[in-house]
Formats: sequence, structure tokens, C-alpha cells
Amino acid sequence: MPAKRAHDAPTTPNKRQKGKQARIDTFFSSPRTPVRAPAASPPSPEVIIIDGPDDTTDSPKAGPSTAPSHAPPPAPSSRTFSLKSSHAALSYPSLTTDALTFDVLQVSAQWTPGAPVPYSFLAHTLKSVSETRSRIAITNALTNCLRVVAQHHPASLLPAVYLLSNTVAPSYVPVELGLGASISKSIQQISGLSSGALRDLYNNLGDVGDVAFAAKSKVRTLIPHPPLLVTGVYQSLLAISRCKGQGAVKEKQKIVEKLLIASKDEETRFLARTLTQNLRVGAVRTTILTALSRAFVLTSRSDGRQSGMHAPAVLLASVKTLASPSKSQKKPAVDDAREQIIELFDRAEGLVKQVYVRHPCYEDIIAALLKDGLDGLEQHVSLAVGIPLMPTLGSPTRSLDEVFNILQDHPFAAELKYDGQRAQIHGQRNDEGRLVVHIFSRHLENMTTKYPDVVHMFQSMCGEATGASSFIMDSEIVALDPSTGALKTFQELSNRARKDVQLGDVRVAVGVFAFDLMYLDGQELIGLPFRERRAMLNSQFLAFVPEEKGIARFSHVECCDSQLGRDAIEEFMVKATESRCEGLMIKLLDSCEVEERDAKKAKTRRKPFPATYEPDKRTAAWLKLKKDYITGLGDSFDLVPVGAWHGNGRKAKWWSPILLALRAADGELVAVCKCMSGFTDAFYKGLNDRYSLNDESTTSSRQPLWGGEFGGFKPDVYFRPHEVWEVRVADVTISPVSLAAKGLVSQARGLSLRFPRYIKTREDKGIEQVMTAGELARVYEQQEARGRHDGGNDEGDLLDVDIDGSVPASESDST
DNA sequence: CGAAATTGCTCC
DNA sequence: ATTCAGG
DNA sequence: CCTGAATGAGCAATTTCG
Ligand SMILES: Nc1ncnc2c1ncn2[C@@H]1O[C@H](COP(=O)(O)O)[C@@H](O)[C@H]1O
Repeated sequence: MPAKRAHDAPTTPNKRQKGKQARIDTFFSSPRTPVRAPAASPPSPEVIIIDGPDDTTDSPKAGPSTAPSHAPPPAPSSRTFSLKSSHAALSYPSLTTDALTFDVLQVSAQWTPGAPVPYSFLAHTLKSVSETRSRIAITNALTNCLRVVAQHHPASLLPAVYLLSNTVAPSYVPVELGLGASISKSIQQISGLSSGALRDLYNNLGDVGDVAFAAKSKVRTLIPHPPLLVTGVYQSLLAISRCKGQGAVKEKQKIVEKLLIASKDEETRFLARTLTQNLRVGAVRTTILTALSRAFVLTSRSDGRQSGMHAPAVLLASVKTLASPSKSQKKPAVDDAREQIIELFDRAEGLVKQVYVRHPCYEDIIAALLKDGLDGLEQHVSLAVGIPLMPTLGSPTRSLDEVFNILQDHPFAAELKYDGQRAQIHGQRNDEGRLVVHIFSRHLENMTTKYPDVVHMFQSMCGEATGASSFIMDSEIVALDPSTGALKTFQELSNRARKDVQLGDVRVAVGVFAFDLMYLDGQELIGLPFRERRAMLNSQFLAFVPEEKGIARFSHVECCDSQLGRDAIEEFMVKATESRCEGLMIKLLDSCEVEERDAKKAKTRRKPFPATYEPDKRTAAWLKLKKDYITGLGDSFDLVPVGAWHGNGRKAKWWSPILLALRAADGELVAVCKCMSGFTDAFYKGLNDRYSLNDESTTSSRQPLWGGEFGGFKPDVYFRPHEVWEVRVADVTISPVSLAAKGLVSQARGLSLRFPRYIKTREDKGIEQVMTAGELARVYEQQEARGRHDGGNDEGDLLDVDIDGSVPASESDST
């Protein structure tokens, strides 16, 4: 039975954080493991990692690295530690108060000078942050927290930032916790609750952390435990990530249990969330960066030198003393000091964020900040070959009209939007003249060893005498037919092996379609307008078809500039639709200004509209025009909701996702896919009313009362089929789970839908009128027939390529 | 040793 | 990927 | 407009289970 699956997390950096959360209920719903009393395994406090081992580095980047690595923060030497009040709970002040008047000593005075920061302080911070949705309060809390940590125990700062940002390492460093459902076993172990009780808790709370908290509050811990430390918790995470091979799960579980046993109160909640990489406090990357920058503005430089970026102590002092009530006559002076600091905040925030998106590594940034403060940051931490920068993102648009509306008559390039995988490719010639290549994914994971054929291609292309000696390029890697160059589908590409692939083992040939150049021969290009970057890309890298077999192809993305006229663009869109492409990417060529209507003043303002490479930005300078967004072009199906699962986190009180079904030829409803997108909160409330799970419910049940074929889907609850929903989808896929339309396209497998999103309820339709299996199969066949006319690349491939895998008969798999 | 379960990552 | 909610 | 959260299908890799 397939579990619920993980997801992309574009709003959060690095490790796909959400993931496991979604799958945990799978464990909770399998009542199997026998319960053991917590007393059966008495915890031994001394095995808890309290500090980093003396002789190992604090950093996940340990070992040989191409990254310009800074010395790790000094490992805290004390294994023993003491807190002034190791038994009485520490009491922390509110952190959401104004960062300008916050008193660091209020917190750190309770701690032994120089001692590592206790984890309870982080838990307190996370609690404060999770209790509000006000951005200002969240930023204050994080700023105050980081400021306390930076001043009290600088070596705790990096671990604190990792723990607050829900990450363990930079995305390009492969550190994985590999913890999912196993944490629930640990909770069971330490709490002694039955798996059924835990499942009920989970169904109600929708959050592992809340479950851990509730479960633990029911047990009394017998042995007092030394407080968890920020550094220690972080080290434990790294220890978990290092567990490999047979017995790894048990080993991880042991570490998790020790942590959970040692945790107190709120610590338990956030520890459990951290372990599942699902912090859910309403603040991750960007807010942390803002807070980090502010914390350093408010921290004077260690060398006491004058600085243009840190607030001078006098300024701070004046804000503080004058802020005390009763001195209202001095208000103007306060306001002035305040303004100056806020000005510094803004500059520092811009700087830190700019540095981060070009070099997304907290370790390097914090090392530089601790060493030279904000002033030296840009110099110490810069765009570098071997370190991925964050990619520019495209904004969705629904029509060419909208595109012209946004871009007015500024020149743009329309490029094919290839259906593959984004690849940021770095190359640099080393001392021996050999080109060292790194390839990063869209989320900046290092996938160099997945594409030896691409590495070799660049090494052949950039021969010793010719070609660039260093570069960073943005591209899409697409599966293709090695002899004709005809494009293949994303699904073909995803069949490639991923780890440590040898050149001879490559089964799926690919091509690199380059569309941007961010760095060339020691020069940053990201500040140049796209037209210039593109010209350099085109002149420095020529299309390349390898003579040798087994090496990737290279070409530029096919494009059509706006100067060719609107008709040409429209034709190009049709071409994109007919090749195996998802649509177009539309890119502003020259930096310019746009008119902006100010509604209030009925005035127009001119706003700069840069065509530069903007890491991590989703602006109108890059527009994506996907065929499935376009009204009339995308597929929209009518389906029946037949079941659902308990929602997680924010949606804990609602049904989410919802299982949808179509009609087989004999009228039976067959589950086809889950749907979770497109629902408003109000709609969820309505669903709760219509499908409430109480005793008299006639619309929902724990048992499949109303028949139907569910295939591999095992919803928490079944719905009486009676509604019809219109759902928009991007694609039809052959599924390992769904049995919808089984036998029509594949003998053993059914069809499913990609990117389903709810559009509206079809009040006008009955469940007999929904999409049928035959109709879905026809859509699939049409979709597969597309894209065989034109590969869309430089090699003429108008001859029909093989139809492998596209024809129903050949797709059948044995049963 | 092979199947099943779990996880992490990609993406239209 | 996608969508929605809140400041 | 920015930031965050919560979720899709489906693949390879890893580890445990039988
Ligand atoms: N010509 C192109 N320019 C930019 N991105 C492209 C291009 N062709 C394909 N893409 C992909 O489209 C993705 C953005 O679309 P989306 O993921 O729908 O936001 C990028 O991450 C690229 O992987």
C-alpha cells in the first residue's frame, strides 16, 4: 500500500521539509507494534549528546569540499555544563517585543556566562513565533532570539539558525535525516500509549509535535535529565543523518528516543517537529534572514571598530533610555534614533538576503558575520563556482493577452518551456586544464553524479584551447532520442538512475537546453540584462551533437523574439503545444521602466523593470505560459468525491486531500486521484457539514459502504457518492496506484491525473454524467500522440520516431 | 535473496 | 508543481 | 506583493521483512 507522498517545498529551502508529515498517518493507522511501558527502558541521561564531540567539526560540510569553507565555529569545549537553575524551569521574557528596546540580559543573565544555549530557549522562541501570525511579532521574536544567542554563545548561532529554519545543512550538501513514520514508533515507545491512542491523537491534532507533546504530558519522567542544548540537539540531528546501513532505523530511533525523553514541555513539541522536518511555525528562510541581519545590526562588532552597518551603542542606548515612559518630551530624539536604526535594518536585510540568494549557506554567512560583521559580508561570501545560486522563477500567466498586457511593447523573448528537469551547471578549469563540472537541481541539490553524460559533454565542448574556463549556466535537461534528438517525456527522464551513475550505465539519453548564463570567466553576469547574457551564452557555447555515443547533446532553447510580431509568437505557442513542451517562457530582454497607475492619486509612476538575473525572485520579467493554464486548452474533467483523509497541520480539522473517482463502463465508480488544491477554507467548512463523520451520518463512513473500486487508495473515510466536481489537470499518467481505465491503456495499471485542482461544483450534473474510463483513456492517447510531430530542437526530426511506450499494447505489463 | 515498506526528490 | 490565507 | 503552509503523481534508493 502506497503511503501518502512528499511534496515540493519551494517556500522553504533545502530539504524537502514537509514530506514525511504527510505519510505519518500511515504508520499511526497500522495498529501493530506492541506497547512497552516507558519504565522498561530507563533512559540514561549521560548518553544524550550534550555537546559536539571535541574532535569533530560542527559542520555537515566536513570533509573535502569544493566550497570555500570557513573554519567551523570553535567546538564548545565543556562537556560538563551548569546552569544557574538546572532544576527550576528557566523563565524567559516575551520575545515578540520591539527588538530595539529588548534587553538581552533579561535572558542571558539566567545562564552561566560562556555556557552553551539551552534548547529550551529555542523552544520558547518557536512557541512565541507559532502563537502569532503577525510578521512584525515573528520577526521581533527571531531577532531577539538570535541576538541573545550571538552574544551569549556564538558557537550556538549556526545550530540555532538551522533549528529555526527547519534545515540541517545547505541544500547542496547531502544530509538527510531519513526519519518519517519511525518517529511515531519512538513516541509510542517513550509514552507507552497504544498505537490506537496515538492514531486518534494524530487524527485530532494533525501534527506529530502536538502528538508527542500530548503523549509525553501523560507520563511522568522519573529521572531528571540535564537540559538539552542547542548545539547538542543539532549534533544529534547530524548523528541521525549519519546512521547508514543495516540497523540504521533502530539506531536512529534510539537517538530520537533519547532526545524525546530528555525534552521538557514545549521542547518536546518542537523537537518532534524538527525531527520530521516540519516546523510549522510560520517562519522559515526569509524571516530568519531578516532576523539574522537585524540581530547583527544590534550587535556591535567584536573588534569594536567603527562600522557603517552596525548600530553604534550610543544610538541604541538612546532609544532604550528614552523609551522608558514619562520622558515624553524627548520623543523627537527617540524617533530620530529609531529611524536611524530602522534605516540600518533595511540596509542590512537587503545585504544579507542578497548574499544568501547568491550563496545559500548559513554556515559561510554566519562565519563571516561573526568574524567581520556586516561590513565584510559581501566580500567574504560571494557568488562562486561550485556553490549554486538560487534560480530565477517564472510567474504564471493565463493567456498571451495577459503577457502583452504586462510587457506592453517591451521587447521579449518567447522560449519553449521544455518538459524536463532544471539544471544549474557550473564549470571551472582546474590547474591541469581539466574542466570540473557541478550540476545542481532546481532546489540546489547536487546531482552531478546523475549526469556523467552531461559532465563529459561539457568537458568535450570546452576543450583545452577553446571555450570558457569558468561558467555558471541555467538550463533544462530533457530526455531525448540520441540519434534523432526528438524530445521525450518527463516520465522517461525520471526513469534515470540517480546516484553514482557511470557513463556506460546511462540508459536514458538526454540533451541540455541552455537558457541563461550567470557567470563567465570570472565575471558575474547576473547584473546584466537578459539580452546581453543571452548573447554571451550563444557566442560562448555552440550547439553540440556528440560523435561519441553515450554523451549528452547541447543546444540553446528554441526561441522566438517579440520583434517577429504577435502572429509569430502565437504560431510559436502552437508549436510548443504540439511538441513535447508545456508551453512558453516569456522573458524581458532589456531593463526598462513600466508605468504604474497609482489608484489613489490618479497618477502614473515609473517603476524600474529590470531584465537582470534575479535569484529567487518571481517577477514579471519571466512569465510562464503553460497550455494547461489557458482556458480551453487545458483538460478539465468532472469527477465524483468518494473519500478523504484527515488533514494535517493547518488543515487538521478538515478533510484533505479528497479522493476523486470516474465511471467505468459498467457504471462502477473507480478512484482516480487525490485532490487538495483549489479549495478555500470556506469550502472545507462546507465539506465538514456535508460529510461529517457522526453516528447518524448518511454521507460518510469509515467503511466503504457505497461500493466502488479504490485500487491502491485507502482513504480514512468514504463518502456517499453524490456530488460532481470539475477538476483541472495538467496531464494523464499511467499509475501504479489507480485502477481507473485499467485494461484500456495498460493491462495491469490504471490511469491517474497530474496536478489536479478543484475548479467548481457542477450542481447541474449527476454522478451518472461524470467522466468515463473510456473518455480518460482517449485523452491519454491524444496526449501521447502529441509531440510526435516535432521534437522542437535543432535536429530535424520530422520523421516519426518510434512509438515505444506510447501505444497501448506495448505498454502492458505483466500481471 | 527478493518483496515490501519507507523515504527523498523531481516535476509537468 | 499547485492553491489559498494573512499581514 | 510577500511569506508561508499544505497538499498532487511518480520515480529511484535504501532498509527492513519474510
Ligand atoms: N526556456 C526555459 N526557461 C526557463 N525555464 C524553463 C525553460 N524551459 C523549461 N523550463 C523549466 O520551467 C520551470 C519553471 O516552470 P514552473 O516549474 O512551472 O514554475 C523551470 O524551473 C525550468 O525547469
